Amino acid sequence: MAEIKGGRAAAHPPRYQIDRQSDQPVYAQLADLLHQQILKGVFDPGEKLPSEARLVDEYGVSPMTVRRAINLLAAQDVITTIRGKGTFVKPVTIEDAAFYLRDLGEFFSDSRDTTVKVVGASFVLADERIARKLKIQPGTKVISIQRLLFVDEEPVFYHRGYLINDPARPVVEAELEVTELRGVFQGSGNQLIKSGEINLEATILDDEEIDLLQLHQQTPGMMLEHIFYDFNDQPLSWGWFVCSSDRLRLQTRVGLEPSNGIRDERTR
Amino acid sequence: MAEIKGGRAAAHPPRYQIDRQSDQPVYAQLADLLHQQILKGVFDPGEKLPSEARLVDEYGVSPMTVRRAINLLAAQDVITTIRGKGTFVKPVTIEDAAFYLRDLGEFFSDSRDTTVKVVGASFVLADERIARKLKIQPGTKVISIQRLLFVDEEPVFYHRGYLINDPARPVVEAELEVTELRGVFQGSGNQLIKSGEINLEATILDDEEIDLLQLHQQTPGMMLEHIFYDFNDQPLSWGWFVCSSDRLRLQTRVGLEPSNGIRDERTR
DNA sequence: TGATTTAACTTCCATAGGGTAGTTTACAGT
DNA sequence: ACTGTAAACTACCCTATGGAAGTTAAATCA
Repeated sequence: MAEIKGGRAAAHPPRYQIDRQSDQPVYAQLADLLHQQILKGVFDPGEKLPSEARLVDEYGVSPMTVRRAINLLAAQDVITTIRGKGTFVKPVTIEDAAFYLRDLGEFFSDSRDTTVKVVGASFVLADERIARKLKIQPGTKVISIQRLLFVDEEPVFYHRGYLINDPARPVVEAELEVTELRGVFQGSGNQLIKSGEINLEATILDDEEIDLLQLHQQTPGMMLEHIFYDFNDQPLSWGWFVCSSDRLRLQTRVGLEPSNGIRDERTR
Repeated sequence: MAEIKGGRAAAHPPRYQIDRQSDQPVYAQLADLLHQQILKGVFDPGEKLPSEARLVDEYGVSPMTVRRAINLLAAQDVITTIRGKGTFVKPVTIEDAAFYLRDLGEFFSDSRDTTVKVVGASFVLADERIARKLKIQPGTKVISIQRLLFVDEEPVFYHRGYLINDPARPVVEAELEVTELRGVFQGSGNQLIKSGEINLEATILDDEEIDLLQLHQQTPGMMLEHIFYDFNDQPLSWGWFVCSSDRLRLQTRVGLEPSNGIRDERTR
């Protein structure tokens, strides 16, 4: 519990306090305090929190600051607010779970040695499937690239991609020069991407993939498909990563962990 | 101040304007306008946005309002701010992708007919694996439940769960009474859950699972494992859903779609 | 008693103005 | 030509106040 420091006992029960000297902003502190109380069971799930007005004089901060703390917690799915009624602790549900691709941090950490090996690059004529994905005419010439991505000398991902062949934009060269994992995940190298669609599903690895990734038959595999669009909403590239399921285990939490320390909205 | 309305044409080029009469809050409108301009390429990825002060008199709103709009966009990973330097359009990267379990909306929609069938429920003695997951002594009596979840008469999920047997909390009965899919996903029925860990991976379905789910051999399968904790951080339950990969296709977008309409932070 | 209005409570929104602390640029002095 | 300093610009914070619009409960009227 919050330290009742100095020997001075508060008139009120051991109250959570804002530290005005802290370098942490007040709204974050307040959000943190509320969150702690929720985790401690002071406010049970489904229960109503003190009104904003109450919080204002309870913690001695301005309404806007309370507002912001509330917003923060709401954005983190810790509480829900209903206009005119109050704000309530949100019960934990598995539906709130979100898997962040970013959490595959081990592949992007600097401590790992990641390399990229191009195992194939050629022009091909788009078959029906490629044409549909890239929204072009079948038979159009596109670039096909296959790559193997290594982490610590071990083959982890097999990537297969098809790129629109636009002479005006020399994406090919740029793409072929990508030598680190991060770069491949970044999309087509640079910044002309407006949006992307990403798709994750389980798959049965074919013989070629098993061979390249040095796996055994019957290994469950994951496939991460992606299409990137330019600023005219035209597809730029289509491709997918394939790997053993061991290498792409998505894990997450709901209902937030014991001591997390709340950050700002933009600090993911 | 900003009331140039009526038929009066602005001196500036067809400027993006705040509609004071709109029921949408100003900060949301502003965020929306900025977002639109980013999507339109007015501000390219990596480029610097006008400073907050500029936005203030450009749109005729107060600093706090600009601030909030900026925060909103930052929370949505559309822009990044660097203190003292400026705010910049964030380039799209696949790392930002997040898969929301909630997006499996089809299973929770009311239009679907979802039913739950208990195919087994018994007391079992915890083996080493169960004991480790639930943090109990091996040999402790736990509740084992197996369920089949149907959507529109078709078996879609097979769920297997182990629950701590606490006579004080009659979770069993509650759990057995759960008859709709939503309930199963909600965790152990009610609200004493503090947090949960969730794990998603590909798996090879065993014969029993294939049989129950009426699938074929060699179907790629997905497994969604979950552990829920009470407010003492003690495990309450451990279990997992298994299904065909077709049924659990996680898809998402990065860099936001053409016309989205920005909402508040708490409107996921 | 029953319906309607009122008042009190709630979350929300926006403002104007006061500061703090980073970053960059220009300008003085050596 | 370099260095140090000041000024200007940046994101960022907090406050105090006024108001809008939902919800609920009490008070009023028929």
